[in-house]
Amino acid sequence: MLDIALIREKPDWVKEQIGKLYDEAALARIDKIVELDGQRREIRTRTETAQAARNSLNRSMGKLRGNKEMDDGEKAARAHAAANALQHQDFDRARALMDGSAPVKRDDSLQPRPAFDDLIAALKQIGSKIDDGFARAKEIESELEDNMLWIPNLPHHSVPVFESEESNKAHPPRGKFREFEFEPKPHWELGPALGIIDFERGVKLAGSRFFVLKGWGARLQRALISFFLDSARAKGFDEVYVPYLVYGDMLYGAAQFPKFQDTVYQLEGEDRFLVPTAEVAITNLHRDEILEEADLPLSYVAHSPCFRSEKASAGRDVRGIKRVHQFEKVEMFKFTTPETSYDVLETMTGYAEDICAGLEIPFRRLEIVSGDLGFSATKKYDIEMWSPGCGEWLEVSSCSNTEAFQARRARVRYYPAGSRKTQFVHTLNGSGLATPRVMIAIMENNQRADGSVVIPQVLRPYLGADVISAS
RNA sequence: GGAGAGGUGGCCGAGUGGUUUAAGGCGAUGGUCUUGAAAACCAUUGUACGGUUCUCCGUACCGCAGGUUCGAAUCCUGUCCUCUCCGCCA
Repeated sequence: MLDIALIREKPDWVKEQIGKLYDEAALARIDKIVELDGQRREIRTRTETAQAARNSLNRSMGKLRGNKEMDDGEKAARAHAAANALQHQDFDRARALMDGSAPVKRDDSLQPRPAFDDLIAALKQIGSKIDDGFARAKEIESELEDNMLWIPNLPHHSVPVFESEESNKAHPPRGKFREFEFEPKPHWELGPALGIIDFERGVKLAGSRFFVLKGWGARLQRALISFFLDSARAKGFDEVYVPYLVYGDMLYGAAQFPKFQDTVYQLEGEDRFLVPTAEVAITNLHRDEILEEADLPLSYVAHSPCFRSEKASAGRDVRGIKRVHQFEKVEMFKFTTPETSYDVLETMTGYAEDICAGLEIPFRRLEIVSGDLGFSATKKYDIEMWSPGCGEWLEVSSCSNTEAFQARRARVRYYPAGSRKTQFVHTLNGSGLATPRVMIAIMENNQRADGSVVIPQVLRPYLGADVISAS
């Protein structure tokens, strides 16, 4: 979520930034937001002033009723006089009469009961306008919130402004491209031939875009996960194990909802969802907390399965395990101060690249342009591995700075050193890495003419094998 | 799944309709004292929004959402969560 104050103070600048994202729908909401914000403040100010008067009159009423220094006759006279003052909107006099600070003429014909009934009736009249005001403010606030939730994060000034992913800027590839003395096969041929991927039985169990890994395939995935986790741990990330089912609020907190609601699986009849990434859980780990600057940065790494309905990409990437409903990913995540977050984005992206380099697979970094940033990132890098079998670059990591966009939604704040004024932290996430595509890259890059696959050096201790071949 | 108990500030915990400030304690911070520390004593002590502006003022928040009332932490309804016991279970 953006800071409402920013939209209020610089609406035109915000529109210009959203223009860079080519998000017309969001752009159209800005004027509405400014208008609602103005209405909201006007009503709040007016209603809260009235509420202040009511609160203080009610307190005075209680004070009068419980006053032990006055007898019933004086109380009755004061209640009667205060009710009169209220009829004339003279709140100060009414208060003074009830407090006992203003003199009152005794009238012993007055009974306390009817006098207090009059006073209560007078107080009651003040109330109804206030209730209406708060009800209206609530309506406006909920409409305002609704609009705010659909506004994407704004691009960092260093992000190239282009409309689509075709303009993403590729850095020079790193690693050695292999010269094949035969035609490299795609993984959807290699996997079944080696007996390590079983597409048919995956489909039998759960439908299209599900698969089964068998034998060395299953073990390779497990080896990769361990290697990824250890790599991140070596860089100072704390390993955490998180729930794979979370409340809807967590998905709002991580800025997946409301925009990507239909990409996530929900448990029937429950407010619980299968995580599309461990990022959702980690973002909310410190939800509603106020951290100290000395605690930052907080670095977490978690492995989790990721569940995605992939409705929007029906028909794309249907062959193999490039795009599936369930995959394994190791996610790096950092909570930082605003001053350091862009440096951290660079180093974290570097960590993801180090892992690729360690696996000795050719890879490249992509600098994502404004139009392809997605909803919550201000700046993003993708890492892609080359896959000679399918002949394409496969995204294996995505590293983003979201600044305070998620932190504001999940209410993760900190006290800057020496200050008691809270500030939102910045959050960054980066895959390190996702398994199915890394397995594709390993199989396709390291295949031999006989269909066997050579295992990268760093994985051998984890896997306990140098080569996978058909048994 | 069944039964019961409970959710109050950073933490513990009192508070069954008002008498302007959620008691008290712990912790934290500042100060006094001290060569220094401890102890003792004194003071301060949340978040958000709004109005004013650099200082205050106001409103809201006692799990959450409604309701009753002139007035709700307190009464009513719903809901979520936690704990204990039973059942089931890797």
